[in-house]
Amino acid sequence: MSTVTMKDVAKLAAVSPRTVSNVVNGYLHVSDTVRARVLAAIDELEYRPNLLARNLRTGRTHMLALIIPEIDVPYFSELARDVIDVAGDAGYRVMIDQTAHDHERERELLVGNDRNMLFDGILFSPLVTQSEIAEMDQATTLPLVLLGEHTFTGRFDHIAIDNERAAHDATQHLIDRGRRRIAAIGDQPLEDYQTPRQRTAGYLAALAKAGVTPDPALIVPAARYHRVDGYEAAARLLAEAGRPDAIFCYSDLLAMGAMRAVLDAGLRIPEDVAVVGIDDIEEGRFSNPSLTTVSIDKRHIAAASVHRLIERIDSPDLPAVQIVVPHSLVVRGSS
Amino acid sequence: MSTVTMKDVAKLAAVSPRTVSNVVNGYLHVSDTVRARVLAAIDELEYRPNLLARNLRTGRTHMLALIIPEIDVPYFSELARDVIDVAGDAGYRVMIDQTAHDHERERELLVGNDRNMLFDGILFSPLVTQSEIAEMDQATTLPLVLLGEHTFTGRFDHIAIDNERAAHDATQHLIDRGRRRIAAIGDQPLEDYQTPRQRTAGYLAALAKAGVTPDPALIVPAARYHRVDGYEAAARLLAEAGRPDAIFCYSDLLAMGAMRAVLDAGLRIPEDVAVVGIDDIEEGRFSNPSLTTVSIDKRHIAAASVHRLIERIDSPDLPAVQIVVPHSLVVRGSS
DNA sequence: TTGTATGCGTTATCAC
DNA sequence: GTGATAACGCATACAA
Repeated sequence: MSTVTMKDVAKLAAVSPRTVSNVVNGYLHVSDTVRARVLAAIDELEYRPNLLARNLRTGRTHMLALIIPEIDVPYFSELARDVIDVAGDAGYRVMIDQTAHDHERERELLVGNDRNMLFDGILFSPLVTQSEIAEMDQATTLPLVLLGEHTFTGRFDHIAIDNERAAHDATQHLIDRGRRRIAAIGDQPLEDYQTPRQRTAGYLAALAKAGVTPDPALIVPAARYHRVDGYEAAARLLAEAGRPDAIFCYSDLLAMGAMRAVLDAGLRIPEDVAVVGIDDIEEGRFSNPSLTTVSIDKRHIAAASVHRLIERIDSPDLPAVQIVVPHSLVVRGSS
Repeated sequence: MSTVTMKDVAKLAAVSPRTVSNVVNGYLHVSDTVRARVLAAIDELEYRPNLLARNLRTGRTHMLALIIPEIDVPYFSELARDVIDVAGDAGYRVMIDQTAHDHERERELLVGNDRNMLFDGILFSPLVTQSEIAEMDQATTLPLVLLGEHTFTGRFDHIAIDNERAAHDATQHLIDRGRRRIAAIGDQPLEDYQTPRQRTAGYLAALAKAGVTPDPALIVPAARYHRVDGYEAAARLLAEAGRPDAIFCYSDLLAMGAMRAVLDAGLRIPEDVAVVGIDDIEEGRFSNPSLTTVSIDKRHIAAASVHRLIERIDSPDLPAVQIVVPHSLVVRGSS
């Protein structure tokens, strides 16, 4: 049991606990001889500060909560990796909470985390609706940065790509490839949720610019963005008359499922049906065929959001900012 | 600021803090009228217990550390998902630390976590060597469960599949398919690391049973188990004379890379080269072709290890156990 | 530059 | 069944 406390170190070094604290926390005004004595005592006793006590005293835990739908969705696991790394470099550790697409649970996590003082701040990748975010605005007082959503409420910082433009670029690429019957998978018309809405807007804008009349039958919603959802949506598209010659998926994972469905239908990618995604997960670099996608710089998102959150922890009254992270089209085998 | 404390609740309910604590913690001997009064006060003030103070007082944080190489490796993100879920159901939260294949960092994490009282226990998926685990045995005093490695030291619980048998089953399947020049990717001959060693043993055992003389040139090491490592290893194999007719990869991720290399070489899967992995990550269910693999029940591993860790937290002197989680071969398109 | 004393918010030990 | 009070280990206001 690490029941060796600061007091023990103080006694062995023949100084007061105050001085030990000064040494541990790297304060300046400690004479070299005393510091050496204290460090020797720390070393001998193998003393480590009890973080629980320190946290209670300072009110800071140097822990962040990362709230995401599911850690096993590649986009989130790749993002989490960078978040943990960047936070670690800044002296913070990261606790992961999964909302599992449950709005109720999402609210509980936010409010619970808020009140129990366990975290200095929250990185939140929401699937809540606009109105819920407004409600959240009232309920939460902890520093919080929103990932992936550009939705305007007063208090929160937002970090995301330009969703509309990303969708536009993906669609434009398919148009440039000569495709005209371009399907879109991932809309969520029933939800008051910004990301899919913006992507559909970008898709429609690109079609309009090219003078292509959108076919509502080609816009297939997806409740979640898993492989199986992409598979089912694409299978449905291919089963109907007026088959698409390209599919734009709102996430790479949807695209992986969609590609599988196209192949299962006996069609060729990209000759018969081209496929494009968004995210640039590593899986798409090795898939067969490799996946054309809109690359999101996750490291950039992680760094910007962690640093912004820490800024806000240190200065809670900073005005909210919107940070737009650049994206770029990566053309691979699927188109 | 949630600066509303137990004292405030006590005052409003006209009871002592002690009674509030009793109510919050669900102790029995509280009269119904008093309990109702306290609950009403809690509700009115929106009181939430300060977990930092509780943690300091009780010495328990109800937080676990999950130490893994990288969260963005699908096997680990799928495992982490289950670990977080299972732990959550048991009232624990999970902090993820990534060792990034750095032995030094791995040691620091273990020792650091150990001394600073922040976690009640550690789930550790090691890449350390046998001798390092022995050393660790001395340095650490926190409840700790080892994932994935079966290596015998006195103090730690181990949860894993039977690696040798899993490798045997995969190889045997390829033999049953009529393959004889079966390559293996993933050995780590320079490391004193059990998992690859056991898998190579299983591979060799299956060959021996079938009367196939192993060709050392077909056993290709891989320092890490990423897609690119599988790609490079397979590319090397295919470039040499005496091309294999099957490749057994020690992880699905290696297999994804290997499949890509086979296809890039203009060969067909499984007609020219069959491929088998281990892990059963979801990616392999949708890949083209879909991947034959040894399925590991990650939910089972997560549940067994979390529950065992909690048992050990509650009763530190329990004897160490070895839990072997069942595996099963899943045959898909790649073989 | 260093020592003394107090309090962070909770739980637990005693009494009543 | 409930109330006063000490203590968890640390950081800091104040004093020296």
